Amino acid sequence: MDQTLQDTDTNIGFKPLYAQVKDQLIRRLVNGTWQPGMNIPSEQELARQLSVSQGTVRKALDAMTAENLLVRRQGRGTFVAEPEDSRILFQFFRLTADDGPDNDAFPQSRLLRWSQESATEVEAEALAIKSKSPVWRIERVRQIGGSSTIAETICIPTITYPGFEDLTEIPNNIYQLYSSRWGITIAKADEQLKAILCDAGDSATLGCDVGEPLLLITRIARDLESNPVELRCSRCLTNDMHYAVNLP
Amino acid sequence: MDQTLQDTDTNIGFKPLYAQVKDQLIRRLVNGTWQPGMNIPSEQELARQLSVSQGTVRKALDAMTAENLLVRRQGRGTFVAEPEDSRILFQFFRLTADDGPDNDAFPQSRLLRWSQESATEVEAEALAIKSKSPVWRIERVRQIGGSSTIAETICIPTITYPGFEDLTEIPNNIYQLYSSRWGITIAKADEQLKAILCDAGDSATLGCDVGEPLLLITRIARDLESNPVELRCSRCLTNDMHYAVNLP
DNA sequence: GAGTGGTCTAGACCACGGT
DNA sequence: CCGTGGTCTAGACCACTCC
Repeated sequence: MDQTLQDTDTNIGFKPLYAQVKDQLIRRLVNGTWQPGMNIPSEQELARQLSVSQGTVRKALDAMTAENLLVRRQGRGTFVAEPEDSRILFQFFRLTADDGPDNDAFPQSRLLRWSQESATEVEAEALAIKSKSPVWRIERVRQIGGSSTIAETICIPTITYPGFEDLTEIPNNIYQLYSSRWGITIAKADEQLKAILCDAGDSATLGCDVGEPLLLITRIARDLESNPVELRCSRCLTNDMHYAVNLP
Repeated sequence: MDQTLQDTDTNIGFKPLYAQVKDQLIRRLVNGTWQPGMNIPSEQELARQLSVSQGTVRKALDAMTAENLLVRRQGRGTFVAEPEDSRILFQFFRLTADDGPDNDAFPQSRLLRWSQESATEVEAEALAIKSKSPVWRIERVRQIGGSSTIAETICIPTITYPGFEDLTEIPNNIYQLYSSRWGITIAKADEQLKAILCDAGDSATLGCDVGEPLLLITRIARDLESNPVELRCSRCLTNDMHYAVNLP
């Protein structure tokens, strides 16, 4: 392991060894050396490979586990996290029924339309691409407990998802598709929430009145290197639902 | 340190040593042995006191630091976290301006009314008290960037805050008041968000039209032992603001 | 029984802050 | 200069899983 950065003098740019180890391991995820579901080498083996102590490897692995990149199972080993429904639901889906939180079912979705268009100013800025770049825009409506609750618009850069036009269907768990088809891992996301009024379009989609209040969720999803790879805009009926946040 | 729980056999109820250490240290916060702002003993000293290794104490301290209960400063020591404006703002206030996030200023508030009343069913359940128990209900309006943005109703059990009636004013940072006056530390909070329409009361308070969309935030704040000690209901104008969430 | 992660210990050196 | 937290190492024992 490169320890030159640890040298005394000029601590500008200093990075602890465990952080360097973590960067190395993330690189293996980024370049596909380690695929989702894989059993990665043991702590001892990684310590040998990188010429650091087991404790330092452990600190890096623990940090990555906390970020939902790895899953550790005592007696079995350490595995690359997969985008299964339950994890994605837990990590990224914060809408819950007011009464019994039936968080076990992934919300069904019905595709309304999808086409290639050119990015608006706002979309381009969010996705860090040039204005008017080609993007896929996908519109769908999601059901929770049998009723249409969310009108969703997903916007992704065409260049990031080559061959997207060949798809015949869009799965409920689109992050699993990103992973299996393009090797893109959604590692984190930033959301911004506002209250808005239902317009004519969403009224038709959701089967509610124009002027009803909707919870607007604007999400920028990022890959392992924090590049924005998806912009999602959800308009949610929150009569029997709420968005749950734990602080901290 | 009591290590009996670690014994082999019957691992029901097993707790790692560092977790037991953490519980011990939290007890010192709860019973006031350690006050906000205090410099707590060094890792070495705590290890001696509790008869565990420094590494085990460190793991407990790191966990408490991650929960914003402690602040560690290299070369100086470890301190009990204080409810200063900047920390409370960062930890519990997620509303931000759409453009420049001017997150340095604590939002000013204007007191509308406060009185002792009896808890509704909903309030009683949220605060884990009996229905119709006496509570203080405080209503105020908060300004951000000079304009009234949030109508806020705070509900706290009378019994938890003895002498509340003697107060002559309510500070902007009410969590600092809870801490200094009653030794109550707000350690975490759960929030539920919905979109609603502005009613006549909030219209007058916020100076907006009836029927405008508002972001409704219902917060249950908890003390060090996870007891609910405040119920807060905020109705926010989100025309130029948004509620920011990072996932994870 | 062999191998894994989970925990605990002991000791070392470093950078930082105050004396 | 000393004491602090921050990092790194080496080795030990445990519980769990699979063979």
